[in-house]
Amino acid sequence: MDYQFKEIERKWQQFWAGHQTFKADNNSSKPKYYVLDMFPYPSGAGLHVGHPLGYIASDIFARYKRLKGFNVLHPMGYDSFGLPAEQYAIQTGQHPAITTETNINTYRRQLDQIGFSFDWSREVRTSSPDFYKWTQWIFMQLFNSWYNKAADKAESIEKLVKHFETNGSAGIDAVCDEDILSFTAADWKAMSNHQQQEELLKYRLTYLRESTVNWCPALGTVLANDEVKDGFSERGGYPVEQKKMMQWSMRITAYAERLLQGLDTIDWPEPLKEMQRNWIGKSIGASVKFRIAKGQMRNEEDKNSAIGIPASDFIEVFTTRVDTIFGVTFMVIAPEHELVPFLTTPEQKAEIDAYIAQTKKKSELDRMADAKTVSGAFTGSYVINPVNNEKVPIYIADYVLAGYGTGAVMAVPSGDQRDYLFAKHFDLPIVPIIDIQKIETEADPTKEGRYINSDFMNGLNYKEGTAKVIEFLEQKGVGKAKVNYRMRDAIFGRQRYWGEPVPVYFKDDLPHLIDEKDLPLLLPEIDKYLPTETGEPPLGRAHGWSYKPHPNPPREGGLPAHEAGSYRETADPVYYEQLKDFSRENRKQPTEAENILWQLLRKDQTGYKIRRQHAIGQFIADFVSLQKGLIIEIDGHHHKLNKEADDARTEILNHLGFEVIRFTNDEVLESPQGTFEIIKQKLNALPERDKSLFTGEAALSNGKVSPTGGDLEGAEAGFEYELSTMPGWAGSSWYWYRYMDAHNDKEFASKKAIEYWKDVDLYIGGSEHATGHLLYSRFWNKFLVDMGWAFEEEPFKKLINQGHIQGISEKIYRTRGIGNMMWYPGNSQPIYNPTPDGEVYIIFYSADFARESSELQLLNLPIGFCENSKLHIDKYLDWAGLKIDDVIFVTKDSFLFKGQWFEKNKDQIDLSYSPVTSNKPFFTKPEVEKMSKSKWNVVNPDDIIARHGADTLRMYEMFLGPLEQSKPWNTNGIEGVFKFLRKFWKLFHDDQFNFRVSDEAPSKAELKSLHKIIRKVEEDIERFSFNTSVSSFMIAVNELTDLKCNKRAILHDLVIVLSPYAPHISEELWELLGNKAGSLSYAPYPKFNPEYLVEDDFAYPISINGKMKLNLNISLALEPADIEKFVLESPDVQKYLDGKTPKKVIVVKGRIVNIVI
RNA sequence: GCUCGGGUGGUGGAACUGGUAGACACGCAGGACUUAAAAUCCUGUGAUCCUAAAAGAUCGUGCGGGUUCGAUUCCCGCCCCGAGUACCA
Repeated sequence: MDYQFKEIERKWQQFWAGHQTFKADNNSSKPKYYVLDMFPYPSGAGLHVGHPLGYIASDIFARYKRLKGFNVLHPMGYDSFGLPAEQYAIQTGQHPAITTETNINTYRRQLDQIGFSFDWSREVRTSSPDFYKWTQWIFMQLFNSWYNKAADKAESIEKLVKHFETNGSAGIDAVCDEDILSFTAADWKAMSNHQQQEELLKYRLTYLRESTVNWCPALGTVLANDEVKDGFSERGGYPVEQKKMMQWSMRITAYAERLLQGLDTIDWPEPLKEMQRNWIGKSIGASVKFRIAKGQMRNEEDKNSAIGIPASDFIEVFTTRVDTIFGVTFMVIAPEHELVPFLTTPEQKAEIDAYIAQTKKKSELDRMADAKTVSGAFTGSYVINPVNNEKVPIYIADYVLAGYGTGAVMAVPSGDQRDYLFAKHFDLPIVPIIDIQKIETEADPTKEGRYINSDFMNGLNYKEGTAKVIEFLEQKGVGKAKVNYRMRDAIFGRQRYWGEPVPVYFKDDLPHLIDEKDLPLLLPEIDKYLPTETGEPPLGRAHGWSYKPHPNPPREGGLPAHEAGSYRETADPVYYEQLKDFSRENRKQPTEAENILWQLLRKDQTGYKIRRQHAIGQFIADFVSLQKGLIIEIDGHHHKLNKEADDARTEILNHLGFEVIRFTNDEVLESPQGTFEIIKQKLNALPERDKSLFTGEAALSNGKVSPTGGDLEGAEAGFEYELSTMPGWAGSSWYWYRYMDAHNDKEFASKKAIEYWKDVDLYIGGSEHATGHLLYSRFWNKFLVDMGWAFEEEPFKKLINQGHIQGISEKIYRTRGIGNMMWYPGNSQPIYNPTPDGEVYIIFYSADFARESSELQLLNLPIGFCENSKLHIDKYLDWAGLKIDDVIFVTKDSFLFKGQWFEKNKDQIDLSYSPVTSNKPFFTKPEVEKMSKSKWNVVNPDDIIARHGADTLRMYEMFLGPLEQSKPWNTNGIEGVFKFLRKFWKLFHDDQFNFRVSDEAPSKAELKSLHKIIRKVEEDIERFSFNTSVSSFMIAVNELTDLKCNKRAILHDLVIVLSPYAPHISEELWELLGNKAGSLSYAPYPKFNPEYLVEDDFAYPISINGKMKLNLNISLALEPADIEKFVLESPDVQKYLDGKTPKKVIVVKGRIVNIVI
């Protein structure tokens, strides 16, 4: 048989799953190797060809490491909390858990068919309670910790309390809020518990603080920074406002220095490290206090006014050029600076107020656009320069940012360009302070030269001067050397539903952690995924969402009380309807086991009415008897690997008053009758249920499942839970530890497991996580290390950024006038002559394989699509200077019209028209951009696999180019890879496709080919150059085909070498070669023997004056002098010499001969 | 503006620390096998010039210089593309 990839791939994928071939062992004498992929968010669009790029690379690496004798941990999971599912829920009412589950199933199916060697027994989902239990737990540990600067690590808050009790606040050097109190031990003891807790909150690593959030009134939610583009929501394009809220924050700034230093110890791409360095933004300089000139502050008369008393009588600035302090001629503070009201004199009040009003109006966008125009206002007050006691005026200006440093700068116009422009604008003096400064037209920030006009610094150089002035300021007590970081503490909360609940409740306005044994704090069911009418987060809708600190003792075996309410209680009506739709669909497609069992359970053969695929609470039960309250679940293979999740589900169903029995698919298939008997017995044994429970009449407000596991009296305790949920990065900040010990219900991962696996040896993922996930993960990791639960200061030793596979969007433009717009293939710019009433239509279509499926998708456009696209289109309107009145969707061969324009014009449209070949007035412009569902340029791997198989997809994705490089997707070369695999298959078969290998001893040439590839693949994999290995495989197979080699000795090793890249075909041939099925994954990688590559002679390239002219075969044994002699005597070379004597001859042994004439 | 990448045939891309530029594929052209098509196989394929042909010559890795026997690779200046970031004191 010819190469039958479909059967082969199915066969081996089943084999690997069935035999758990890639299950990693936590106890192994082999050296460990941890290969990790950034786990995906399971979006509704499924995988596109860009996703697997990194997974394929890591899989090749993992498989290669197994061959090299490592115990490899190569897991996969889902970052399954997130916004899209929630947004979808808001629109459709479908529970995010359902969307997520559906999407995960799609992902899993798609991943499975690519043949990854993941250890699925360790799968994690951040949205599953047994995972987020530990996310919540780590949050609690952070809450219970503070950062001791003296020890340079996080420590338990109890230790801090002890210190306060014995020494008060003296001697504590902590990373904390600025407004901490100074107190003695006696003061501390005198404080109320409430006061003490308030004080401690200023030290905790997670703490509450008032922060600004992006509030989108139209969507009714808070948005993350990356969901806001230019002041509008990315989704929908609605305006976003800044709103102040109490928010949970993480004191990541405590780790700024360690996060920065750690970068030097890890093998990450330089650009990525650079991004983190910039984000942390360390600058070394000094802080200086400028005393406010007496008599200038309004507070002299306003002391008892409503505004209150200013916090200080000086303004502190941060500067990186404290050496230029003698050049200070004015000071600028941010318009938002807290002292502005006190500094503004009555004469200046109008001007200042006007300026502040103007600033407030400006959006971020305007502010950026105005960057070059100078604006500001004088407060009327002055500060005293501490080095020369000169009085300098204080201005406000929006070029000074309230959020950086102290929100105030000392202006040195001679050295800083912005200060220079400001001084020119307001006619302020510019004083040169360095002898070589040239400041006629612009500021000169030089550090060279000697100081002038600088009193005690005159004549010194930069280094001396800086030291001297800091010494002077420190002596006077008005300044000191200081390191400033740009990084801010991270906001750790979103006013959203689909995230981890924060395990905190409020009592007397103070946050308290819930009891650790009440974890996980389950996400409650709510009726709508929107904020409450009073503007509280969605969790505010949950009934009974309050905490009783000491819940009921654990249940003893039996069922919980049945009186809890209707089994429909946890579902809101919309969602419940949705579930019912799902179950109807499910009923149409029963699995084999379900079907067999249904034949037995239907028709009242049990004596009870059994329903199948019935919606219960938030789940769909496979079979249920409502009368007896029994649920029968049939678990597929996949479920076995997710026992924890099933247990959680069982528990919830139990709580709703149902008993759950489970059978596996295999059990049912093996013994349907036996299964039936068990069910029947169970039904008979159970008591009759109270019918009123199942009428669904029970009011929805009757109370929901309490997060504490069965106790509905929590509401009475009256302690309200925190209503925000954790941000998207919470779960991903520690998940790699969970893979080490994925089913541990005592710890997030056992110490033993963490000691064994330690850290991630190779991490592959996109660079878009540079300043998010990758920074937060390092932060949490350092915290876990500080607390002694993890052991490696850096979690990801080596990191590779895979490039993005981009999509090609073909955009088609059209005028209403005929013939004045043309498209020329190959022209990078379309030629465009707009008509007076010119209108343009922009169309997206997907290239290649996605075409057919896109067409179908296009016909079922979701509402909101047009709106979404219009945002995208706006850019082109600007470019073309046109207005749009509609959007057309098109594929290569036909148009699909949608929208008003189509409705108006459909009679006149020739639907057979092809824009690509026609010279009608359309033109297209292909554009490379991110592959994304919203751009309709997604190419799906399923199509490729159907046509050419997973092995071809794997090799082709690698063959496309260097892993780290972004590239547009095209399938131009895929035939070449497919042909290669067929050629490889044919090496093992005769012309009739009978398997035929020879046991003859291999020839020298064959061994040479083999050992070349053995070495090449080793080298390439170690440096992540997968594309070049694919080329080398092709060369090797071409060579062996030419040699007609079907020798077992060669092919055996070749199969091993190829197997990481094309595992399915390799496994099949491995088995055909007579090896034990499945043993290939752990076969030893062949040993490279350099002897086979040794050559006797070499075709030396001979260059004349550096230009290659000819090759001469010369023995490699010859030394340079002999080579030179041989070459010069050669008649071919003589011809070039033309009787002249060469000036010089360069001979590099084994490389080249160059003759200079 | 700043920081970091990157510019090599018609295309994707090779070329290890300076040593035969264009590996390997795709595409294209021609041929073989076929009634035909598909599949497969063979040959050619950077540009220009020259030759009946063989052979040969010149130019070629964004542009301009430099170092070197020799530069895609190293150095200086510039242009273009991509990514990140931005009034950061």
